[in-house]
Amino acid sequence: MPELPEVETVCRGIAPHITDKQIVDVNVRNPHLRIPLPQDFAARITGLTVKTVSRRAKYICIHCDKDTSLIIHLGMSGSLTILTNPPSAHNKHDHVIIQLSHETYLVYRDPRRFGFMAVKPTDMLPHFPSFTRLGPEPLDKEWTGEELYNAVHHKNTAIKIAIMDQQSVVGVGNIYACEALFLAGIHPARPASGITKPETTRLAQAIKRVLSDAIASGGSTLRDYVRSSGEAGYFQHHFNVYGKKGQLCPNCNTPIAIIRQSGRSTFFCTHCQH
DNA sequence: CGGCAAACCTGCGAGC
DNA sequence: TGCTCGCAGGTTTGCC
Repeated sequence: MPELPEVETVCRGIAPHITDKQIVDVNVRNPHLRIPLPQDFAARITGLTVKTVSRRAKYICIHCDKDTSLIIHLGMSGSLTILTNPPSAHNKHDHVIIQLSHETYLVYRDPRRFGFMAVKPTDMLPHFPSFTRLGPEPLDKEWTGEELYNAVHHKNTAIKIAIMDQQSVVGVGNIYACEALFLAGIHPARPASGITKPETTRLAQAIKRVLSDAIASGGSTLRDYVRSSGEAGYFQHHFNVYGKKGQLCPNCNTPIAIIRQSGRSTFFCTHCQH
């Protein structure tokens, strides 16, 4: 999926098209998402008017009137696109079509179906199970290396695993964890407990920088991810290490190494990262 | 509690 | 050309 920059790009992309519009029809073509859509999903949101769109971690929150919010997670392969004509009936991974007023269609596509949608009372959102254990937002000004240090210094796990743990800090997935550790010059397999305060300061700055730069580029497009407009993001062209096994480090020309951590590929430079 | 593997799915590219 | 294998932006669960 989409990590934080892709989710943020989706939110910014859909907001101007759906804000202040009314949901006039909901077509559930396949309710079998990671969390199955309830029978009454369509009935519960039809007729509502969209007020605001926000993001928490990698979750998209579409706040409507009547104290109702639609929560969307894109999993690994999900996308949300805006169409101004009825979508084709043949796209077998277009699982939910939300038709809004003024000929606007919000299409939820997710080939792997690791994502989900849920309807919640807006005032209950903080108690939504997926939200209760989320850590701080890395792009908040208040989030610093000190917060990161406090979140990870007691963990025995590798620093890369620690920063991908959504309880430490939200929004950092496999790509941006690799890229941030490269920018900070930290070896991904170091125990989190051994990372010094100056290093967490560098790492927090690197996380902020890589996430903000990626947002500025419209996110990264590898396989399925597209922006709400259907365009690709282009931050993938700025990767230093992710997906670059065997290619040369932009700093020192050492071939980029790959290791496996908790079942995920980690790319790094053995010379620049200690 | 911590840490890791597996599970949930489909698609695609590499290699034979 | 066509098959099998491995791997893919995430999260949760269950097992030691």
